[in-house]
Amino acid sequence: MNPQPAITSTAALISDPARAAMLMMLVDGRARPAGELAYTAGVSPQTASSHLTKLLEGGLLCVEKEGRHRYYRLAGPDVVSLLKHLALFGPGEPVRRKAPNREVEHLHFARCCYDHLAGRLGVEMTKAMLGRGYLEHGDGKAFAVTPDGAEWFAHLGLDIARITPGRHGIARKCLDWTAREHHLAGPLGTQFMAQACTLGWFQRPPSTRAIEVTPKGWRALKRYLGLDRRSIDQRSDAG
Amino acid sequence: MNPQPAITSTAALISDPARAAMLMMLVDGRARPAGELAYTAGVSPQTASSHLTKLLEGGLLCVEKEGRHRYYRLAGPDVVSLLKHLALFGPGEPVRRKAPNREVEHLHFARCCYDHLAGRLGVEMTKAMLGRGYLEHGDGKAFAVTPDGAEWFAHLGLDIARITPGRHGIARKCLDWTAREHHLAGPLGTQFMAQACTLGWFQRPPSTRAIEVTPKGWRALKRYLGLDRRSIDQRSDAG
DNA sequence: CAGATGCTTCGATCTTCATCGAAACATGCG
DNA sequence: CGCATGTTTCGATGAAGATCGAAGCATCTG
Repeated sequence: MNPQPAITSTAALISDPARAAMLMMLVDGRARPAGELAYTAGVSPQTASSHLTKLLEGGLLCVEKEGRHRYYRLAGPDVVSLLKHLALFGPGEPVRRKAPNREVEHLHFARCCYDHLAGRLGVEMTKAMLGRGYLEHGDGKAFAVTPDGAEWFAHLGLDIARITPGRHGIARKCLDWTAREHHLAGPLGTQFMAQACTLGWFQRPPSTRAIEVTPKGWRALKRYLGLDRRSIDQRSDAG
Repeated sequence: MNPQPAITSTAALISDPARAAMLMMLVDGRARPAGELAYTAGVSPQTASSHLTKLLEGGLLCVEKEGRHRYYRLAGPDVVSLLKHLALFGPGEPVRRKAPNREVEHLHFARCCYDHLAGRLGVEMTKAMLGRGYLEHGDGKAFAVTPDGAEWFAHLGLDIARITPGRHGIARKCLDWTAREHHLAGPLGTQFMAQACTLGWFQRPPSTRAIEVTPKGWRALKRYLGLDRRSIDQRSDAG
């Protein structure tokens, strides 16, 4: 009996949630490095490497090396077309493995990046501060703290006049590559993080970089920045 | 994190070789019963039933009951389109499980059906006999043996005048549902089968209904009916 | 040059799923 | 009504593949 044409092998490649996530990340036509694909797919670099090899061998991806980086992209417009065809096909939820590596969701949401707050929460906090006029865009890689901002931080126990500036001032912009937007870093970001822990808003479990927001923390975020869990989740889903 | 849209679940449904085979059988738009789909996919009825349930739940198939028969068809033109899209996508061979139940291939090719020869070989033999004028279509469910045919069978050691007719004469038509065509059955079919074994053309392994054609058998089929393995395989692939 | 970073390979472990024998259910026929 | 046929359900088994810790390789930076 003749074996099926490649429909089973192509379909099998796409059927894994991690591989599908990586493919869909690439639908916009841009190349992305392996580490980023691993991170977004929620798997370890080793797992991602194994999956990327399969996608390469199956003709769905191609790769370009640049130093130690490996940039992957979809192999051609026929792959884009196929993925869109599958995406447009009827409703449904994944029937295969459960979402891998649950800690990654925490890391996406809120994590510690060099002692400041990163992840979606970090980004949304930063946007709220900008929206309320506590921060504004400075030159280059810095935010500027406004007078209102200085007062707001003081209210939380942070005297910005006493913070030693770093190379980019006290409020450095750090590009969060999960949300692909900037969050507050630098000395102010670090001290804000520490103060939030002292105030009991955040907790840092010893074994991970994920940050836990306590109930008290949620109340504070609501009060001081108008942020709550649901609105942050909705913004990320719409994104 | 949002799970992928249905691309993983849809792709997973199509990625299994047995399910893919059943889907591709239905691409022509016709409905087919579960048993036939099982047979063509080379799996047992139980396995087929499990797969068909998944395809139903996944929205790729729909079903109509007619007595004890369950007729399945593709759920809509979007499924046809998707399958064709996948089929047209690049080359490749299945990467998942090895082809199941290798014996089924043998059964498709040549098997014993109530002590006569069925399967593709049975059908091709019957067609060759019709083509050469040894058999012709009789009334109802019977073939008629022509004078030339009588002589031919006699040459092989079968005296048709001494064969006790059954309800449909000595040469009953039996619908072969793998090839969907008739093959020679009835007392003549049975005695031909037995004689072919006696002559060393066919062998019947004890544990299976599959028939082995010996090298001597292939030479005889070539000589007496103009049949060889390659031409039979080509006819079935074109089908 | 040493240490850091990005990525790959190896090997062990665990989860998932396809498989079929046995049994049961529904329908049809003589 | 008994038997045959088509199909489904149940449960056990085995194979395949995804996973990651550990280690290694290649490249970059201070």
